Amino acid sequence: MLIASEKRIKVGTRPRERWRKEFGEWYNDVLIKAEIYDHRYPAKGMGVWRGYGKKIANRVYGILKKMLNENGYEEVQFPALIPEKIFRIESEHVRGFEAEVFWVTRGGLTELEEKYVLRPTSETPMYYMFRIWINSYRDLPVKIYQIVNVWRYETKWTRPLFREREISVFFEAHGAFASKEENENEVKLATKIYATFFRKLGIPFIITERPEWDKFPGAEKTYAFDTLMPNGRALQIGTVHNLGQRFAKAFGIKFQDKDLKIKYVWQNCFGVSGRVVTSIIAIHGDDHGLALLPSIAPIQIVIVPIPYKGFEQAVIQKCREVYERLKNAGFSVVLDESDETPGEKFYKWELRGVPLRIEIGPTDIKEKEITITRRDTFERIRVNEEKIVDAIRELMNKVEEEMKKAAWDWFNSKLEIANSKEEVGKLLEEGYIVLTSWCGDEKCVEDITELPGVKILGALVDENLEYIKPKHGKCIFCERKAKYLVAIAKSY
RNA sequence: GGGGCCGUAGUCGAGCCAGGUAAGAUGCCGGCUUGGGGUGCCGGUGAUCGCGGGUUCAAAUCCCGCCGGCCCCA
Repeated sequence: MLIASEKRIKVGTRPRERWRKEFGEWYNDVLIKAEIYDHRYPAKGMGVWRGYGKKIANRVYGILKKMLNENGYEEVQFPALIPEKIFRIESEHVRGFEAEVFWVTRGGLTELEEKYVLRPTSETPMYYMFRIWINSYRDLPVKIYQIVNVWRYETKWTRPLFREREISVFFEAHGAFASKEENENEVKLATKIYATFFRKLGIPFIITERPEWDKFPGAEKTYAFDTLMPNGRALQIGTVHNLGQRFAKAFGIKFQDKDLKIKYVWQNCFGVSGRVVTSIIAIHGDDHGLALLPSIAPIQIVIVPIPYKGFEQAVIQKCREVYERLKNAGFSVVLDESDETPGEKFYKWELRGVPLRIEIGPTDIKEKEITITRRDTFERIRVNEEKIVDAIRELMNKVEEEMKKAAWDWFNSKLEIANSKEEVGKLLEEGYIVLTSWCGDEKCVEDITELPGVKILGALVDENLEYIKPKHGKCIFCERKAKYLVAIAKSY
């Protein structure tokens, strides 16, 4: 309880006007000004990851990689070009992607006889190789993943990291298993991995089974994670697909089992994209810019000297001393000795989301204290100089937990149950994710999907992929028996 | 698929309709000042006006084509 002994200076209120009302512009601004991702590259739907953004992305994906490795997955890397004949093997998959792939049709000045698609996702090249690798039950399971670029020829609007033509940090995991049960267990495992991953990032979510008409092309079932943006639009941030044996049969991925029979494998795959980074920015941010969790912030603490005339030397010396102590304690610290004014520095580092700021001026030196300001709440705390390392460590944990809780509280306040069709429309308009009872018939929700931007996310499920029971026995649209608690939202 | 808008200095942006020496802000460089929430002042730097063609004595401005970006509707 080190914090409790210090006197609290001020609890700031968190400005979130622009964040909420002009989310699109706010978001583009933050990406560029915080040097995360620059979409001004002169090609539609393609942008540049800058140093700070790449550091954040690396930390985020590092967490995911670690979890995958611990669960028996291996990182691999496949070619970006897929020969046309491989791409065309599974018909439903082709139909789903054909209209949105880039083609490589020429080599130098020569028209290619065998054309290539730039991978929009890697089922087809991977499963072609699975056929070669898998012959015996001893070769199973296969569990691999890669983090690569994929390309999709988006014809409508693109938006940095939301919807790109070049999706530059696309994570995809793929597995092949000997039995249906084993595969289904893996789908559940993938769901749990994602749930844990998003929790660690403080990204709140719901899980739904996507309706028939919105499944991944070639999948038996698609489960999706959706979060919510400040403007009330849902954002799909991760998907898990049960592929059954459809690809196995198309690609001929067979093995001889212990019982001597030749069988097709069972498969699943799951993926996330740069939208994870989008979510972190959007969900934790405010009008001052980013606010990063201490666990993923490339810089955890910034020290800003307040050099009054005549005290410059004393102040800078104290700053350097504190810097060394924190650095040696294992924190990622920056001492900002640039000749900008303190005010400028405050804004600059808040924009970049540094979780804690230390100010050291003549007053602090005189009283042997330092001033710490939290990025997430703007709360100011004064701490005895001697206790600084422990105090920071404790405060850092507190910030981490409170930021996650604040994000979930906000998200939960945006989930609302509707009891009638009229209420569904009204709540959607107000930016809620609407939950209601549904029989599962597409016809019942046709009117609703006509509304601008509205999407039926799907039937709500828990982390074991069990349906969450609807509150009412009857479908609110047709009065027949309700099977699902359906989630509906304005969506990206 | 249908309709509309925009492209001017590193960045933002006025000028375009009514053709005639390309505003302003910010950034950057130098100096002083200031410093616990974007300090102020002085001086300086920076643009073949997206590309190509046409009309004209004269084009950022009018016309045509191309490239790039954005928005709205289905």
